[in-house]
Amino acid sequence: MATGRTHRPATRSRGIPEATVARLPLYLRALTALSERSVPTVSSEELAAAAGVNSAKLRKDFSYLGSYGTRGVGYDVEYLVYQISRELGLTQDWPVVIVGIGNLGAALANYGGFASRGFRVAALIDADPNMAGKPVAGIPVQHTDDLERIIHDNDVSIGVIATPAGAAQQVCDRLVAAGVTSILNFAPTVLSVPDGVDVRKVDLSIELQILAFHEQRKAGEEAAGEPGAVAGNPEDPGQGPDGDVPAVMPA
Amino acid sequence: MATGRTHRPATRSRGIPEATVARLPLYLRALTALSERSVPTVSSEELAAAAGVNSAKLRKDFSYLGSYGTRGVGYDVEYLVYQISRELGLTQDWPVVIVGIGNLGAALANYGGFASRGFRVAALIDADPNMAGKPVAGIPVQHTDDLERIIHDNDVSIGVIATPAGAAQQVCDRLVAAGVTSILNFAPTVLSVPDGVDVRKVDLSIELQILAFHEQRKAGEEAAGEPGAVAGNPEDPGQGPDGDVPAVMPA
DNA sequence: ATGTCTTTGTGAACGCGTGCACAAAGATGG
DNA sequence: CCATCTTTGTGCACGCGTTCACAAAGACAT
Repeated sequence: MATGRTHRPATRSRGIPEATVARLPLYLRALTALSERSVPTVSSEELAAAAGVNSAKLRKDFSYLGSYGTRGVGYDVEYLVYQISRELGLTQDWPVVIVGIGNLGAALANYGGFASRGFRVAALIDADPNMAGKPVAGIPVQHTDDLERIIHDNDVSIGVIATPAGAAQQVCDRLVAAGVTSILNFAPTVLSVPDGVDVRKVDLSIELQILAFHEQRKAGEEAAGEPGAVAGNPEDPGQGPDGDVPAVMPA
Repeated sequence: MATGRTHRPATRSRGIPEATVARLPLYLRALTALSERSVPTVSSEELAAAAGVNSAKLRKDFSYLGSYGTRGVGYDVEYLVYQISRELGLTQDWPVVIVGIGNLGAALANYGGFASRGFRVAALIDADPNMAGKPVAGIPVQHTDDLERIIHDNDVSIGVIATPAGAAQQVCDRLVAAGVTSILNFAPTVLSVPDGVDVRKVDLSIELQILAFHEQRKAGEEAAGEPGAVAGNPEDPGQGPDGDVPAVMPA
């Protein structure tokens, strides 16, 4: 789960569970694909397979939105696309600013998935004066000094932070002070924000570490029955009673 | 959370819950920062604050690893860094290939967070013949034709997919066939993989959509008490008993 | 040694999310 | 109109994860 939220107890907005909300974009994507192929209706079984989830879960998810299906037939694709879009707030325009136009920021600016779903890159912001005015993805980069004005002029409420870790909290504070209430954070830092501000984080390094854990486990398991495994590290699961004292470990 | 796994029921490897595994990298990062400041010990309260979690949760997480704390004092920073690194499998070298060297792939190749944690970018692979040989982040890009050989020669078990959605499943199949057992997927598609292969996905668009949902909810809530809200869409939360009829009605 | 004080480690309760399994609803055919 | 068949919507039970609250463990001072 690359994603995590800041505290706040429940967040069950109007009864729609958080887990369901997280899956709605998945359903929406599958439905959009069906819509483009002019498929009129789809059963929970088919759609669930396309979205990679359990069909019962999908039906329960949709039940939170209302009863939009027809028994014996399935769901009307167009209708469902509309309902989910509306529920997610994608029927309106969301201006977004991206702060930190390095490799990642540029990649995000160029990412087509934003524009296609109601998100509009309203501005690119970077602290490097040399970047100012230079167009990235057809949008001229602006300097950090103008951050507050940009947020205000474009009525931005969603900000994307793609700066180095050291600058992230400071940028975050300025975004929030300027009125941003939702932040997507790519910097490897824990951001602290006041109540009422949502933060989601995407941490590439953490994802890889989680994969490494499972990878190691898999290697350890098959090494148990099969001595000469792939990437053999001889001492791992033995579990010495007190653990060996470390050498100085890398960062 | 931008992250999700493919099915598989439990995955509680040796008793360490999945949720705990996902937090270990977070603790590790905070501990590393402390270590660099030569802080010798840290209490669960302090560390939890730094990692942005509940202190009880942190203690329970650590309890799955063993009893590494000292009551009345706290945890030894260096020791804990080592233990978590070992648990996550970061004491060994993980060669990684990145497939799809577009904007995002290049950003990933340049991302410093990989190298610092035992992950080594073993190769960059792209389908564009014009890219072949061109260095990105100091590493020459290789052509997709050589994918299987590259995986094999470098004994790669972790692959990163940063291709367009259309190519992702095909690349995935080839990676898996070549021996990759863990995949980090940035393409906006649901990948299907055989049992035993772990997939984590990072989907930028989905993260934004989840933020938009909460943003809309916030706007709706404050609009209830305050008529002239920010981005006013006049008809949203009233919640007509049956929802308003969409443009196209189902049969 | 003994008492006090801090902090860990964990038992237990609670809530959320998941998946099964089935009844109700509607389509379809005769 | 009735029977049958398909597919939804959901009641229910179970398991995981979170949080509280506290006893046990050790440090430290006297």
